[in-house]
Amino acid sequence: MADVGRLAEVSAQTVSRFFTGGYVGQETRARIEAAVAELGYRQNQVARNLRVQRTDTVGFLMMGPINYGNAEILTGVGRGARGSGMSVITTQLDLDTEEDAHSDVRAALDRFLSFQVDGIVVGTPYLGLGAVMEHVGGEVPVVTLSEQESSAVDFTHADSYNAGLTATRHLIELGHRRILHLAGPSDRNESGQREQGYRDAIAEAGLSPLDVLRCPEWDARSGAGHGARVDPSSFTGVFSANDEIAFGFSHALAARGFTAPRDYSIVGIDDMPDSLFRTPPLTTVRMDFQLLGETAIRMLLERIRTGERQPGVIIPAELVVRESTGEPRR
Amino acid sequence: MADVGRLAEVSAQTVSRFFTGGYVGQETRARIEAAVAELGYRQNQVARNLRVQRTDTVGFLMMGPINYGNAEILTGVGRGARGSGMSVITTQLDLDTEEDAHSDVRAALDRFLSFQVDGIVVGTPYLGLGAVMEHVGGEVPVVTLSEQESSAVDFTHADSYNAGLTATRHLIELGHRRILHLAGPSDRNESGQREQGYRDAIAEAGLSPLDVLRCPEWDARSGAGHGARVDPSSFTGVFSANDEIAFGFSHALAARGFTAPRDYSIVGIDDMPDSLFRTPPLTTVRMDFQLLGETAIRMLLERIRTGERQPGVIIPAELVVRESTGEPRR
DNA sequence: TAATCAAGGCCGACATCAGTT
DNA sequence: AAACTGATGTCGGCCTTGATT
Repeated sequence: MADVGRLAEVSAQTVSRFFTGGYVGQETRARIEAAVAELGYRQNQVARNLRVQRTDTVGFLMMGPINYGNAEILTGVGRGARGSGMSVITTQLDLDTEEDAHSDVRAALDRFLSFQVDGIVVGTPYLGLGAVMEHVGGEVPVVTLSEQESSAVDFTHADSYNAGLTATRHLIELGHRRILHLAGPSDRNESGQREQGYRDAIAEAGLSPLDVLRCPEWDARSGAGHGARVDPSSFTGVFSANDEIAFGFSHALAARGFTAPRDYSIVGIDDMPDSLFRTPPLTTVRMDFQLLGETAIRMLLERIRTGERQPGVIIPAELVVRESTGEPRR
Repeated sequence: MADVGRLAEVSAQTVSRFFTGGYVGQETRARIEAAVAELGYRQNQVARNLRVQRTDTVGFLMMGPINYGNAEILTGVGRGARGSGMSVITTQLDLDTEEDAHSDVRAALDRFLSFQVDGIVVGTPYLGLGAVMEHVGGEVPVVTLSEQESSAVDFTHADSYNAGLTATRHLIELGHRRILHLAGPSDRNESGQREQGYRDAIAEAGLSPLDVLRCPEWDARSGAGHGARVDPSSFTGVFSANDEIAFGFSHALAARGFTAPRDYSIVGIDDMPDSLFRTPPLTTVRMDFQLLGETAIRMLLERIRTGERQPGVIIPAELVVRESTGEPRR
């Protein structure tokens, strides 16, 4: 900056003003611009951050594999941040054991704080991380993508409960009475909400829930495992906690000669791009994960700006009926 | 740090030594540890970065949607960085037009430099970005995930050419003579390499290439578009530039009554997790994108450490034969 | 008076060097 | 001499204050 000042024949201080926006004369401005261009000068954000005690950077913590949902959320977070002139430091953790989870998450958040991020978005929160986030929320604004009753941490999340409700009701309306639920990982918040939606829909129709089949991961492999073992005569409808699990389940059943919608109906959640190109195209509940990510950033920036607690935002879920569901034939 | 020093009854300087590793007495160390714990003190990386002129941070630039490949690369980059105590600033750009591309990329890289990152990984490089990267490579180490003949920029990439060669040869060995190629976006490096592999395999077998069908994106929709229009009698084998495109193509053909491997054979590239759970499971060429990301980081760190140009690393591709390919029946 | 610019201090660490046991 | 500790200056910006036109 001193170099630029020398070349433009002004003080370094005036060059600083040139960047931050203050009184700089027309002519002086032009000379500085020329000098900046000639020297290829670029502000040193590190020095600036130190002085202004602000980094215009947010930390984004993601857990588990970068699957469709996480990728879309990241896209939304990135877009929202860039649109507001913020940068994003991303950390993705593969969490193997529950013990790892806490210390790894802790370490990742500490690193963010050490970087003096202006705020943190915690994607994919696991059950039992409330205390950790609570603590961090005391130091810097935090938005989490799940329900979190706390004044220190804001939240937004997709409407998993209604998604489960809607998906199950759809099957019930088609006439299904024995409806199976393929549930997501037990340590994930969304799993519980989707399952609760299923249970409530079943209950309100006066039906009985079948034993829930739990998937260790949100992936096709987990669904295929169940599809290979399940008794196909025990159900006519299937509500899968997400599309991937549904794909695996259907694939395994197809290998046993059972296909949708002829032998059973199946509905998923997410509406992955691929769901449209499956045979049959999958009925599912669409979630706008990009919007979710953008919303998280928007709320975070607002919290940073005003310091006020943000009302929780719930991103709606929308049923998309395709060809994997129909009336039961048995 | 001064606060910690006060509580531990030592100078701030000694606290600094405590963290950076230097002579600190046994007893003093214990007092500092206690003080740090009590105050919940955490180093200010921004100040540290300014002083040591190093940030232990790398920038990762990604272009286009965060699809399977990008997500895996990001996973690898993140893991490699975390394993070496580095942080990652991620920027993902949706590039709509070619003009946007250059200025957006430029802006994103400038931002990295302004942050004083220690190095940059440019994922998904587009054709024609060489000059920009070259320029940036003069200021800070850069690794790009494509071929780049330059002393300023190191590179690593998956073996797209051999993947194309292998996939096409596989079809030829099965007896196919009219082999169609569904090519990826024309502005992407990998597309060209995969297509060249196809052409060379066709040529070495003394066959004639069919007109290449170009996809505007790496997605199923693009493949489906071609699948809906193509003349099914014009080919017996299909080499698709990636799995997603293959899925869309097969889906559209299935709607017209043509299925693999009965009516035609199809092979993709990537080996997405889903490819195993398709009907039929897709024959494909596996690429280890996580390894690619880890390799990029490893090379970058080595370049940062030594300042020496790194030899380009090519990640091998491996044919995975499943049930979408077989001998031609016509 | 308003617009414009310069000088000095400070953000929070670490390197250096001097000083003590 | 070796182990340890403290004082000072510096990284590169921005803020405050005060001066000048």
